[in-house]
Amino acid sequence: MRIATFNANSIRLRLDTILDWMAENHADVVAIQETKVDDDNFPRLTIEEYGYHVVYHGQKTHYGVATISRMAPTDVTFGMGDPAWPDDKRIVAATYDGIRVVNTYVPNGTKVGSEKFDYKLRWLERFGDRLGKEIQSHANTVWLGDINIAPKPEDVHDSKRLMGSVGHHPEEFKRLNAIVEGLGLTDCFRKFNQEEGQFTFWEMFRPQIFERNLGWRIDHIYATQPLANLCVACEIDRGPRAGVRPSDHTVVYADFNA
DNA sequence: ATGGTTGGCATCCAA
Repeated sequence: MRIATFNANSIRLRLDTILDWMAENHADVVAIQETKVDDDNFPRLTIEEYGYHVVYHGQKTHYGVATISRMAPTDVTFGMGDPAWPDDKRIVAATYDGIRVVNTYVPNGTKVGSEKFDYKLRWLERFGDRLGKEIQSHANTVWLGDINIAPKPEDVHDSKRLMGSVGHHPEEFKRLNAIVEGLGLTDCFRKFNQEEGQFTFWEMFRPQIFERNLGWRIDHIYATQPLANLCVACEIDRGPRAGVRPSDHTVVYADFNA
């Protein structure tokens, strides 16, 4: 099974990019973040006309997630699964041929020291509990999406300068490690590729930033141990970021012999 | 320390 993740930065603007990529790359499941559309206006019919299934959880203007698939999903769940937690449309989970796929748009954090940064840290702590419960009932689980953290020096273009800023902060590393190590997850991309300069996101507001490869690896695919053993490839496809009027992110995908 | 651009929507917020 081929499973991909892509922060589309508006699914309505990027739907052609997504459907073309899915067809050309024979992807089975594609997790989308930042759909930026409420459920009433989600382009469900267009996706279904292509013969795909889609589950989505969004709101007007900000955030929002969707997972498009060739096979029908089962056991679809939305949000943190905690009535006390604000549902800001960042999580959708479903099972595809026995693989649990948890698609998340982790809060950006905006500015270190801000309320939003604190929320990001608390969100990660709460999500770790939620993901742990998923894994208890699904040994084969993939957690993927826009994680909004570049966890290692080699995951940013200038770790010395960026260390301590949003997306590359020790407090974020601590929260992410607690999930990844606590649940025994494998970063599928790093199973195959240890090189620096392997990025999935390049900011919009600097000229020639993609051409100069001043990026971040913040879109990740994690797998539980039994599933990671079946992971035979994981790659970044820079194609979608190089296109006309692109998202600021590009596609990451992993192949599983499952 | 600040700014730059983009998307959605409303004349600003989030990234």
